[in-house]
Amino acid sequence: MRLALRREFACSEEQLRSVAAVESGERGYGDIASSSAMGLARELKLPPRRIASAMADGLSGLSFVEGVTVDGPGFVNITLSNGYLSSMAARLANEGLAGILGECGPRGRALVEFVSSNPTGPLTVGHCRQAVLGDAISRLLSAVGWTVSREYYFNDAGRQMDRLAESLAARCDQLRGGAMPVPEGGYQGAYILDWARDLLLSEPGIAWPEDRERFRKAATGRAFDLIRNDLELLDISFDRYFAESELIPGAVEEAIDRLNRAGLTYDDPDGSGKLWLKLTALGRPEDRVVRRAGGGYTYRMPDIAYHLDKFSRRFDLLVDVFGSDHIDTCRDVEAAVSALLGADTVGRTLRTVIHQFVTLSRGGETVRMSTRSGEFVTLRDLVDEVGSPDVTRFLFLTRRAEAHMDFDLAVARKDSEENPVFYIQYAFARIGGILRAAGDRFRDTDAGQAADLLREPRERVLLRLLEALPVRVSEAAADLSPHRITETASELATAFHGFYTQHKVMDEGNPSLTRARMLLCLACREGLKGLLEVLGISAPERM
RNA sequence: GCCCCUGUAGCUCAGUUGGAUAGAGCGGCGGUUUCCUAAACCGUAGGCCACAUGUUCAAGUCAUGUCAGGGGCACCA
Repeated sequence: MRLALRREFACSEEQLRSVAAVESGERGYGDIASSSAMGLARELKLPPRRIASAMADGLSGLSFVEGVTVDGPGFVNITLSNGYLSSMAARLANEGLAGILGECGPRGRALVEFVSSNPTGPLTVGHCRQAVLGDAISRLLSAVGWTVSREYYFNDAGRQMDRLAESLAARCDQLRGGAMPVPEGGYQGAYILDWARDLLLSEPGIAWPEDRERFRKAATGRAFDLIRNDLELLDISFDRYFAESELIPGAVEEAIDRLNRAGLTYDDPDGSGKLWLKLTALGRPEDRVVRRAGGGYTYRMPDIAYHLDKFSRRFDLLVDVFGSDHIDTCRDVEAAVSALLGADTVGRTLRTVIHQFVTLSRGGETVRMSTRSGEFVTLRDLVDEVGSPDVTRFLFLTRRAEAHMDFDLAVARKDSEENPVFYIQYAFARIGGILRAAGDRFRDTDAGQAADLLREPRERVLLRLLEALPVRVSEAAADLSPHRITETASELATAFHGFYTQHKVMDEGNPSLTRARMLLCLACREGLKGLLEVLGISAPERM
């Protein structure tokens, strides 16, 4: 198509690059369509239909093309040949989705940072969305060839951890009959009482404030036990838990030096000893304090150092998954890091996914949540209430990250009984049923036969969708949008259910048709398996 | 007050980066089972794509403004 354009109209390379075709949907305009002729019409000062015809001519000889038409104001509609579609289905059946995607070759090393919640208590519903999202993004990236590391960054050096330790100490004291109060802004959750009880058993003499460090250690350890357990529930794990304290003071001071040398810091004019970061010089709305008068760092500073550290580890892609409450700080961090390493480098490698919050309600009434006050719904509660990790994952992965989520626990429970997850898994299980019935028979995956035999509309819909799967997955990965995978998986399940209901696969009297349809089933099985794998959802052989 | 995100069917959400007649699930109504799993399938009803203006061959999609909801605006994390 591009060759034809160049020959006929002497298009520039840039114009040629803009030529593209997309899936045309169910409107009867072929399988893929291009609207590029209309775009080029202006630049080339030629009627769009004339350009479109040239594009069509360039396509009509190709083996994967069954037919091309020029319709409407200048659309080029392409119908793919059955031979091509069948051969793609055969490849999918033989190599699996992972096999086909693997052929693009390795893409480099990627680091995905997510959850990064501080170890102060169990994970809540809000973290759950992020955990599932980050995990799915990681799976998606590895599916298309990235070598992915997952990292969990946590702040263990700040005041919050002091408060947590003090809260634990207070509970210990109270258990021994004392009257030490939980500190202002401390943690009220019941789980801390459990920690206190256990701590007193092993260290009965522990005392505040002498044993501050031991309280801290105990609290952090217990909190991470909770967090790891919760993540395990959803089958999520990390390659590294990165502690803020590893950066203090060395890496942080070094980062401050670098910012200093770049002229991006200044001492507080009132002589208090505070150090400010000149973010307004970087296009941000406000300067921020990065080192307090007492010498402690504010949240942004170690975070900048952490990002510098990540860059120094030479990843080709850095993905940050954050909640919308971090939007401002992460823009600040981005600006500071860009100033030090160059906007090009940072723009090329760092990508931030900001997801909106989950508002939780029960029967229409909003449930307010706060880890400090101890009022929250935990990830564990949510999974219990929804019924299964698979359904929980799916619910969070059907929406794009920027969409707000209204999550009614009552509705979620009800929905989970008749759920799109089951719908997809059921398609997979139905194929399992066919394979059990067929045994070892009818399993040769020869595309040549199938091309002539799979001509029913439902079969064609399936073939076309199967052919599109690798592209769909690549696009979802490029967009860091796992919700596209849930969409595609549902669509594939619909196509299969439609086919299954209308056509019988096993037909002892017609072995060649049976073989052709078996090929379709095997391809579909691989497709569903691959998509569910990206989502981290199980694919059951029977239900 | 300033910044970010969002507004699409009764509800929850997609919408292929500006394309042709705006889709799905749930809910409503009506149908389908001697047959590889009915957790399925088929049909039907339901829309001022929040509102206004603009950009152009073409706007749910881009720009500006208005309204509404969520989040942020710590020397907490």
